[in-house]
Amino acid sequence: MRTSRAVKAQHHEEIVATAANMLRRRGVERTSVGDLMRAAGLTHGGFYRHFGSKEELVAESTRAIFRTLIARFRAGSEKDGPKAALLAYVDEYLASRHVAAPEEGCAVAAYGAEAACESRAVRQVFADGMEQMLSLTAEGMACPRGQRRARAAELQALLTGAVVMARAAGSSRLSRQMLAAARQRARRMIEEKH
Amino acid sequence: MRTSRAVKAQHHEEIVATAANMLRRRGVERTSVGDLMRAAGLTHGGFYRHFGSKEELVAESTRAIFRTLIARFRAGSEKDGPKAALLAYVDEYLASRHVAAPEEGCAVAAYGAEAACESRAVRQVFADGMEQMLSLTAEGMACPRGQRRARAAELQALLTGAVVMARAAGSSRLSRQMLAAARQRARRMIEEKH
DNA sequence: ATTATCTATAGATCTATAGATAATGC
DNA sequence: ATTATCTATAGATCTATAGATAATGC
Repeated sequence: MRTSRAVKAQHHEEIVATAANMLRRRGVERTSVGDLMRAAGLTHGGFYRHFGSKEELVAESTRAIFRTLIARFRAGSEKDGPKAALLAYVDEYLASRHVAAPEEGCAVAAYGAEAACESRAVRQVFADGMEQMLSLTAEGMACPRGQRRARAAELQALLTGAVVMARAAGSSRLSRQMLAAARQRARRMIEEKH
Repeated sequence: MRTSRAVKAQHHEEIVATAANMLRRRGVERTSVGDLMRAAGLTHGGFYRHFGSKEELVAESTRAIFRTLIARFRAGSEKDGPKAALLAYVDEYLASRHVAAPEEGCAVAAYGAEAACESRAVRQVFADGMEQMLSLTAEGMACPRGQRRARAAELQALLTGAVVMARAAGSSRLSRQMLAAARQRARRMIEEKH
């Protein structure tokens, strides 16, 4: 029944990746260790050789989500420049696909509200991740350097809020209007010179 | 042990009010019927003479939260006009007090993200509540009538997102920056003429 | 007689651990 | 010998219901 170190590492990654999906789809409290391990093709008991507790997993999994998001943004920024990368990010973020498929999207919009009830470690992961995303997206803003960070914060708030509201509204007319309005505003915020 | 109809109605209100607090503080999944009834000064079993299920309570309690919010906004609007009411609403929404005390604040920012996992009824309550808040806040925007609804949607997204992010970041520097940036942007959005 | 509340509990979770199993790594 | 995984389970939840109790409302 025992597997090699390499396989264990693979399993570890699979657990983290599966959790990253389940956490975003169902939130922290609705994600059980049993369900998670079954979805990852392993048994419940094995979980505790990989993580000391469920909370440790939440921290690591959330970190992984931010890492992926940030790496993708960086790649786009290096390829097409920070502004093009930012515009592409905004379009993806405010797509109805993102609203319908939280498991592939932003952790803050999906279960950021639950972070307040989680461990200090989890909150720190969120703070670090958002901090990095702010620094990265700031580079794509057209306004003077000194104002970019604040403007990036406003933009991120707009994006997060639009998706949270669109999801809370179900797949209704309001949901689509929310996304369309935010899209327009986001573009204007990015282009803004003053 | 039995109480009169009037007292039952009082208990009902107390349960709803207590739930409104707990739901916003802990979210749906972390709010148990047992805890709730204890906090309301009643016993667990009695709950089911008031509600058919926990989900029914979530729907009714969420409706009550929106009703209070909307009534307060309306009162302010009738007293000081829609623009002054909107400015006051924005200041309260983006106050660090709101971040620290979700139990008295906005249901969307607190547990709107969980709505996707709840019943259709709960999602409908969120959709109706947000719809009404949009109509009300739209009246306070300085832009031409035809654009107000879209602008109000952008504003609400900004507010909701700023508070979700500020909470996810804990009570850090990032949290305060988030609120300050959103406050500035919100004021500009309200004044915007074109 | 009806019913609001309480006590007690059924039945289904969920996190975490203990002990067995069998393959790895030394 | 060590250890990754599995099976089984302890112990603590949680929702919902059943039956008892005692006060209301007719």
